[in-house]
Formats: sequence, C-alpha cells, structure tokens
Amino acid sequence: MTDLSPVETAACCSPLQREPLSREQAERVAPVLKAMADPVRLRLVSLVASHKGGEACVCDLTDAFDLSQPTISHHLKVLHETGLLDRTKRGTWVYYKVRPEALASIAALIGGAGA
Amino acid sequence: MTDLSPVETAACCSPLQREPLSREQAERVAPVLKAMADPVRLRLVSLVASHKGGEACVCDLTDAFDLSQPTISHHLKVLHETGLLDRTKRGTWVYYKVRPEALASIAALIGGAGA
DNA sequence: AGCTTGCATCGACGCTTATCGATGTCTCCT
DNA sequence: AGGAGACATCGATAAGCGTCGATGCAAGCT
Repeated sequence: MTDLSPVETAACCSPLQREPLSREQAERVAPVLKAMADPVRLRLVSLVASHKGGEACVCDLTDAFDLSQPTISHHLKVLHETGLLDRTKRGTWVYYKVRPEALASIAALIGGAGA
Repeated sequence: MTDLSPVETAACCSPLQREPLSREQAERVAPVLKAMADPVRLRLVSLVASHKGGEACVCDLTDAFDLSQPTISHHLKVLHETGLLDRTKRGTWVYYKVRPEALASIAALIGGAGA
C-alpha cells in the first residue's frame, strides 16, 4: 500500500483502443483526465513545463493569469495531488515541476494505437 | 469557416511541454479533455474502439452499464459533438465509431516530448 | 393503420467545482 | 521582536454537470 497517486494507478492500463477499460480502471483514470480538463490547469502545466529549468514558482504563474492567488493555488493543488506536478519548497518560494512520465502514461493510454 | 469540431481546432497546438499554451488554445483544448474526463465516457470510447469492426450501436453499449439509456445517449452526444466519435444511422440502429486521428492528436498534445 | 423497438430530447434534481475574499502559516529581513 | 512577503487553507457562492423518468420521433413489422 504505498499510496499511489492517481496518475500512477492509471499507468497500468492498456491503451484505450486496445481492449475495453474495466469500470475500476476507468474510475481511476478519469480523475487524471479531469485534472487536465481545465483551461487554467492546462496552461499551468504548459507554463511550468516550458519554464526555465522545467520548474516555476507560484509567483511566476500567478502573474500569467487574471485570477486570484488562492485560485491558482487551488489548481496547483489539484495537479499536484493527481501526481502531474511535483512540489518543492525552497526558502519562501514553492516550485512546481511537471512529471514527464505522468504525461507520457496518459498519452500512451489515449493515443496508444493498435500497434 | 468549415465549422471545425473542438478536437479539430485542438489539433493545431504544439505539445504541452514544448511552449506555453495561449489562453485561446487552452480554452479550445480543455473541452476535448473534459469530454474524456468521465469514467463512463472513457469506457464508451474504449468499448466502441475495441468492438468488432471498430463500431458499436447504442444498444450494445447500454447493456454494458448500470445506467439509463438517456444517460448513455447523453454521453455519446458529448463524445460526438467533441469530434471523438462518428455517428452513422443504419435502419433503426445508430452506430458510433472512434476517430483515431482525434485520439492521436490529443495524445500528441499531452505526451509530445521535447523530441 | 397501429404497434413495437431503438434512440434522442426535455425538464428537474443533486452533487461537484471554479472562483472569490478573508485568514492562517511560515520564512526572511530589519 | 516585529513587519513583510509567499503561499496555503477556509467558507461561501454561483455555475456546471451527471443522472433520472417522461416524452418525442422515426423506422420496421403485423
């Protein structure tokens, strides 16, 4: 019981087009997709990923939106709890970093062709 | 203005980790992810994809769930309007078929590595 | 014509969620 | 110690969404 994050439990499914997803599998995968199914969170992931060093602090991200700081913090929390973003605190700042394997496993699930 | 479906307008973005998504791009892509961010719809796509001939009629799908027929119909409508599923009526039955390019473009957007 | 079957649409209900302002916590600086 | 800045948490509100039963519509059968 190492308490896997949603994205980790989602990694162990064969591609969508390969064989039918079980109910349990679908219920584990859906939250991960749901975490990305928001314009703000999509941009957050994208901003963090393409930021210098592959990580960004909250202050960098907050400036990119016309949203309040608590709202951004909330979205980052969702992405972190899902296992899509890593969190590191250094001094006063908190840095977020994408987990490439997470995105890769989702992509494999969705786009995994018959091959 | 050939009235593109969401998934088609979403196809023309570079991968998430490549460069930051614009607000407009994010708002076009999010609905597509949202369409897949549901356990039932995930299973529907998976069931249709792996069904004989790559297509399935609604009756086949309804039997796979403990949900009412209107509910399944609603989910299929969402998937169809997003451009993920094609719809064909033959006689009394309606057949749904996945659009592999749609899934592929989403996968490319999410998992498109730096390479 | 009338009935039956397959699927879509409608209206309603309850739950989830995105957003905000206010507040709390922690760290750094003076 | 005290103040300031960075980020998280809380409580509230409004909008969105999944689900249902009831109904509508079209195609095939008797």
